[in-house]
Amino acid sequence: MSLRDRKRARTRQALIDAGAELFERQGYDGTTVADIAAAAEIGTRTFFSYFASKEELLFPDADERIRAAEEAIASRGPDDGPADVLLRALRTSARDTDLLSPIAARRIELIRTVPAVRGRALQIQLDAQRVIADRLAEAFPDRLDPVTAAALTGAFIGAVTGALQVLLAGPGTDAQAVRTALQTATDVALAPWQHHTSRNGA
Amino acid sequence: MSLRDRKRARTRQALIDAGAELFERQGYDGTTVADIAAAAEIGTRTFFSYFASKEELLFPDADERIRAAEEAIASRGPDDGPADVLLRALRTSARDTDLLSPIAARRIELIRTVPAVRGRALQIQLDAQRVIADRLAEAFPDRLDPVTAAALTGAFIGAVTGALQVLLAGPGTDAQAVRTALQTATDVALAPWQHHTSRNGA
DNA sequence: GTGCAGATATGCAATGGATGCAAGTACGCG
DNA sequence: CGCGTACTTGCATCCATTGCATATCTGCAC
Repeated sequence: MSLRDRKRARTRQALIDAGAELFERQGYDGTTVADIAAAAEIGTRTFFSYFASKEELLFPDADERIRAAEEAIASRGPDDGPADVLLRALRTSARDTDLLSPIAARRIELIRTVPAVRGRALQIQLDAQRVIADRLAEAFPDRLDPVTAAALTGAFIGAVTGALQVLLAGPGTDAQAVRTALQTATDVALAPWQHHTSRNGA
Repeated sequence: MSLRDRKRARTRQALIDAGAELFERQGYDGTTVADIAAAAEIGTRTFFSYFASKEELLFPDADERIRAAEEAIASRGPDDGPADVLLRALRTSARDTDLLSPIAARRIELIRTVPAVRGRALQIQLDAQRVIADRLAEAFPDRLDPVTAAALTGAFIGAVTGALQVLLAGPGTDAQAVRTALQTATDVALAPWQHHTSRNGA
C-alpha cells in the first residue's frame, strides 16, 4: 500500500472515530460536518470526498459486509440448500460484536432515534438484500427462480430485522436473548426450507 | 366538516397534485419546495405546515393505510390464523391500483431512483411493520410471542417487498405478473402457517 | 353582528448539508 | 529532478428545514 493510500486510510479512520465521539458527546444533530472535519483536521469540503453524506459515516463497512455475504454464498458446500446458504451469509456478514459492543449499541440507538440514519440503514439493507437474492438465484438456478429467491431473501432478512427491532426496543438485552431471537426469526422464515433443524450461532 | 377543514383539505390536495405534476415534468431533484408551494398558491413556509418534508408529499396516505391494516386485523374471523390475518391486512391496505396506475408507476420510479424517497418509503414500511406486528401479537397471544409475531410480520412484508423489487426492476409488468409474484411471496413467507393453500387476490 | 381565542398563513433570517469550480499541494513514477 | 495525476481546500451557491414575529382567518360565544 502506497503512502497515499495509507494516509487516506488513516484520515478515513480519523473521520469515523471523530464522528463516533462527537455524536456520543453532542448528539447526531448537534454535530455538524464541519465539526467532524475539524476534529479530524481536514477541510470541511474534503469530508465529502471521503463520505458522500453525514450518514455514511455510520456505515463505513457496508461494502465489505455485502462482499462477505457474497463470498459466503460462493463458497457454499455441495449439500447446502438455500436456507443453509442464507444462514452462512448472515453469520459471515454480521459479526457477533455487531449487537453487543458499546460502539454498536450507540449506532443502533442512532438508527432508532434519528430518521435520516434509519433511512440510510434501511437503504443499505435493501441493497444488500438485492445482491444476496441475485447470488442466491444464481447459486440454485434449478430450485429458485429470481422472484422466489428475492422473496425468500426478503423473508429471511425481514424476519431477522423485525425480531431485532422489537427485541432492541425493550430494555437491556443480553447476548442470550439476541441469540434466541435470531433463532426464532430464522426458524420462522426458513422453516420449510430446512432439511433438519440447525443451530444458530450468529 | 368545517370550512377551515375543507379549505385545508383542498390546499393539501393541491400540494399533492402540484407535486405530482412538477416531479413528472422537472424531476424530483429539479423541483424545489418553493416551486410546489407556488404552484399550489401558498407561501413556501406554509408548505411545511402541511408536510414535514418534501418526501412526505409522495406518501400522503400512509397513515390511512396503517389504520386500514389495523382494522383488518381487528375484524378478523374466529377461524382466521396469523397467516390469514396478514393476507387480509395486505389486501386491505394495498389497493390494486397501487402497482399499476400511471400515478403509482411514477411513484415507484421515484422510489427506485431517488435515494431520499426510497429511504422515506422504507421507513414508512418499517413503521407499518411494527404496528402490524404489535396488533398481531395482541390478536394471538396464545400462539405468538412478540418476537415471533415481529419475525413473522417481517418475513411476510420482506418477502412481498423483495419479490416486487425484482419484478418491478424488470421491463413492463402486467397485472398478472404482479399477482403471480405476490402469490409466490406470500407462499414463501407463510407456507408453514397456512392450514390450506389460499388464493391471493390482492 | 361583534369580538375574542385559537388556528393558520406568511415573510424573514439563519442553519446546515451538499455540490461545482478553480486553485493550490502532495505523491508516484520515470 | 520534473511532470502528470490525484487529493485538498476555500469559496460561492443551492436548497431543505426551522424559529420567530406578525398578520389573517375561523369558530364560537355573547
